[in-house]
Amino acid sequence: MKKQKLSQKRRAEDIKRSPCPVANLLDIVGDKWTMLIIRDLFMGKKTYSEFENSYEGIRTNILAERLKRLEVAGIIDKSPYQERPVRYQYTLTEKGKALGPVLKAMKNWGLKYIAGTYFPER
Amino acid sequence: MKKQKLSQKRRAEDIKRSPCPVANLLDIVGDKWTMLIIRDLFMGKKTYSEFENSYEGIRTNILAERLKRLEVAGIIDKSPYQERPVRYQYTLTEKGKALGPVLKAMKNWGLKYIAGTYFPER
DNA sequence: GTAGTTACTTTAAATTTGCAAGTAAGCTGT
DNA sequence: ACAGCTTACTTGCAAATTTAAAGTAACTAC
Repeated sequence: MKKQKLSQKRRAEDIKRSPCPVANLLDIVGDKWTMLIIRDLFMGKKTYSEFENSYEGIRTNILAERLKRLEVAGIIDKSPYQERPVRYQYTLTEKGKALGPVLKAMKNWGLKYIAGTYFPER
Repeated sequence: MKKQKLSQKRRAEDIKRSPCPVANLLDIVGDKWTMLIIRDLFMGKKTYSEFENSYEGIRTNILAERLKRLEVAGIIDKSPYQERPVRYQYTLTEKGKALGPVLKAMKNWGLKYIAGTYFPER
């Protein structure tokens, strides 16, 4: 909880490390996992356990932290899709959907330059 | 040196964490700094100290490690551009230049969704 | 009432990052 | 010649983050 508080504090204070749009996007998605969650969302995955069960095997502490970060950044929305038991779904906001071209460019690059890669259907 | 050996070993062994093209690109550029170096290269920067002097203030240990990683990944080439004193330049390979669309998509997203950002001329 | 699922949180160890300082090769002015 | 400057890094160490494994809480199904 100490770590989360610290990073949220930094975010709240809004100290930008740079006026560069690329650097600012990297502050949100610049790690090994966040874009994979966004990829999953574009593929139609919605729930915590769907993300958890993706091929790459993200750990639940990282997943929970990244979902919170994406929510704070306004890239995803979290909402319950059923009561008893409460089950949550995560969906892309308009801001999140606007990351489609980034994901697509990344996918195209990988398919062309990294042998043996393929975009999973689901 | 222990850390570098370990990560290079993992790279050499070529254990892919995923067949996904996005995940594989993230293994190269999935951090807060690497795409900024690539941004600088697209803006015409070429030398170690030019990267070092960029706005965001990357530390030299990180810079050296990232340049090595990008070179190993075949995204940049390192070559001397003068003797006495020897000075090196880093340039994008074709594989590196192919990241242009990724960078551009990131830039466009940031300009649209993060207030106060602008793409520096140099 | 026991086992299973979902959506997380906690704890500890391993790894990576940030920061300061140091190094080596060569050049520049006096 | 020697001091000081620049470029291109490397080293050491504390702090932060990530990985890994286990635990928790709410609820369902049998």
